[in-house]
Amino acid sequence: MKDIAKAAGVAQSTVSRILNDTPLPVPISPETRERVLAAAEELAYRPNPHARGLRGAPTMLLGAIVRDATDPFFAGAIDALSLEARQRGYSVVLGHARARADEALALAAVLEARQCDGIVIVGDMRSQPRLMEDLESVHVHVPVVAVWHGAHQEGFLTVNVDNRHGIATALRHLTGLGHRRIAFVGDPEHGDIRERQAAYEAYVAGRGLEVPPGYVQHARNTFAGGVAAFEALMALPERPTAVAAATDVLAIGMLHAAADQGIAVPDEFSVIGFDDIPFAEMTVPALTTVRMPVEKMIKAAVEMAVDKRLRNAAGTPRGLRMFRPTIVVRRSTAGPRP
Amino acid sequence: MKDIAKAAGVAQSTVSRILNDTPLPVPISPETRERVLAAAEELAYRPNPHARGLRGAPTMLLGAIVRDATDPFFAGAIDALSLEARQRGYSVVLGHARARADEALALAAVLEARQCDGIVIVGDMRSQPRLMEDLESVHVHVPVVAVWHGAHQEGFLTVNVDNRHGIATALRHLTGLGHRRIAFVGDPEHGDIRERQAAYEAYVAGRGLEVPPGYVQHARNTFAGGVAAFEALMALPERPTAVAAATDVLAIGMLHAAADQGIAVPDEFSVIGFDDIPFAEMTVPALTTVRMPVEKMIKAAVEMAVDKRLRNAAGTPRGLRMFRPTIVVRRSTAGPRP
DNA sequence: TTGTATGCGTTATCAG
DNA sequence: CTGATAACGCATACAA
Repeated sequence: MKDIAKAAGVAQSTVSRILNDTPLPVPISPETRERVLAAAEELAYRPNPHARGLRGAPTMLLGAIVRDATDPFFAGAIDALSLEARQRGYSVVLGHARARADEALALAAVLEARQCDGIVIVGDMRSQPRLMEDLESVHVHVPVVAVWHGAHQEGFLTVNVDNRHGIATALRHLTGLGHRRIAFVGDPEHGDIRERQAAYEAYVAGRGLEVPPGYVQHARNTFAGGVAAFEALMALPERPTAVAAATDVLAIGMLHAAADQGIAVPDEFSVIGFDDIPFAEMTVPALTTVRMPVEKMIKAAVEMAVDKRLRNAAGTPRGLRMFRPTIVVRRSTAGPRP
Repeated sequence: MKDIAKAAGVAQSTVSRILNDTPLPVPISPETRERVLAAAEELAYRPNPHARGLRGAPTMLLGAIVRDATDPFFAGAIDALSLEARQRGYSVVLGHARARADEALALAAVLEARQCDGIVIVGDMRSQPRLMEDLESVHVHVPVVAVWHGAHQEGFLTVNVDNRHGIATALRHLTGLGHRRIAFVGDPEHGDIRERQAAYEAYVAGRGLEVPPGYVQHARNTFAGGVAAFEALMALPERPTAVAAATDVLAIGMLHAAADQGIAVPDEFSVIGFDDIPFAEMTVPALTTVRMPVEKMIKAAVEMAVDKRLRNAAGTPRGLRMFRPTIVVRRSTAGPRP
């Protein structure tokens, strides 16, 4: 910028003014502008973000801390996030928190967060307390919004899905089909999943359905976890006729395991998932599931993270926004065998 | 930092020295250090990255420009990238280039690239010429490495897979099983995919296999694209008995379409994919495919992008590193019907 | 209408 | 051993 000032034969401050068309008291510059713009073009001028940042300008960076970017559901969320961010002129910096061991590293990412204009936490991560603490302290300066965090957590802005409603819808679908022995599979390590499990328990209790021991299977939230859970279910003395999986990933693992064991879905066993990841439509048979309004939720999260006006707006009590999932009936559910 | 200097009763420059334990000519400071460190802790000091950056420090940011973060294969790549970057202390900033229309936006991301210490381009994007031009100009200052870019492109560091070998291996597997009518499906828009198609054509020509019109299907690289391609193949007067899909995504779409039409895989039709995305193991039936050494390749890319010493090392002529994929035989391939 | 000077938070150089 | 001070690139209050 100094160079371009020299090249155009003006002062550096003038260049700054022109390049940002600063609103001046006395209107504009007549043709000096031309010269400056030309010189800028010539020298392929690129503003230095650091210098701007140092002056207190927003960084246009949005931090994303993702529980597990490997999970197809979160992968989709990242995609949506990056898209939404971009539309607002923001870029996304990624911060894994893949494993426990990563805590310290994730920490570093968060601290670096001072570079970010906002942070969004994708997926419940309360099992990493130090991370959460740090996030809270960061939240004093930059907005931190938690998406799919299970219950609302004090100290953060929250965007959540109505897990209770989603699970209830899924179970209603199954009972409507005639099922009465319905199992549940999920990873209790995550708060959002625990919320789904609680919803399952509330539902079956309310309907007086049978839930023999073993009907609630805990499994890591991976395809392999789904396979294992399915096998455990089939080994039960009183087999369920259907299962509500806490996520599509689990459901897909179960579909695969069923095919492996020669158990026909949906004729002999029904499976319903949760999330509606892109794969869900392509499984064999196509998966009935509960659709998560990912784009809408991510959009809300980005809004809360970057738009200061919206953050404390009315209608978002305590910074919580809740979304409703909807059921998508495909081919993996049917009535139980007579 | 000014505050902490005041608090410790020393000069601000001293604080800087201590906090970075700058190698001094005259050794260190005896117990002033204590005081400063304590004060720093007290005031929860966080270095300002902008100020550092302004002084020419590396940003520890790695730019990633991904062709389509929605694609499960690339999603996995992003994950691996972020992991590898983190292990080296880098963070990843994401830059989509999702659609044509995004070019301008992607551009912005690239320009912002000056903030990055390196850039890795994930997937061929030569269909976006302006983007590539800009990337080249950026490459003058910061290393740009292209992964899965198809042919080596002058002006970039390149990490590629041996597509020819991968496809040949897949086809050899199929012919070994007895297939002679083998189709190919891929999205010709992408350079890496075109390379696979060329490999297919070379192979069938070399073996004198029949390739009636329609055996090479062009389809967008999505599940739906796979479905459409399968239907087109089945409508052919002389149906192929097997197909080599350019990617697992396509293959999975075809598996789904086959089930929909009641065509048994692998009994009536064999499908082989390419990439070995995590889901490939979980399809019904499990997908035979060609495994991409994603982690290794990403690791190499990050190395090249970040480690200046490695960039022009011997053994990497013209900045190109090539990897070999390996076949993974599962259940979606078998001999053709007698 | 445009130039000058100052500060943002750090590091590095140069004196004390 | 440590304190002043310049410089990094930009925006802006102030002077001309």
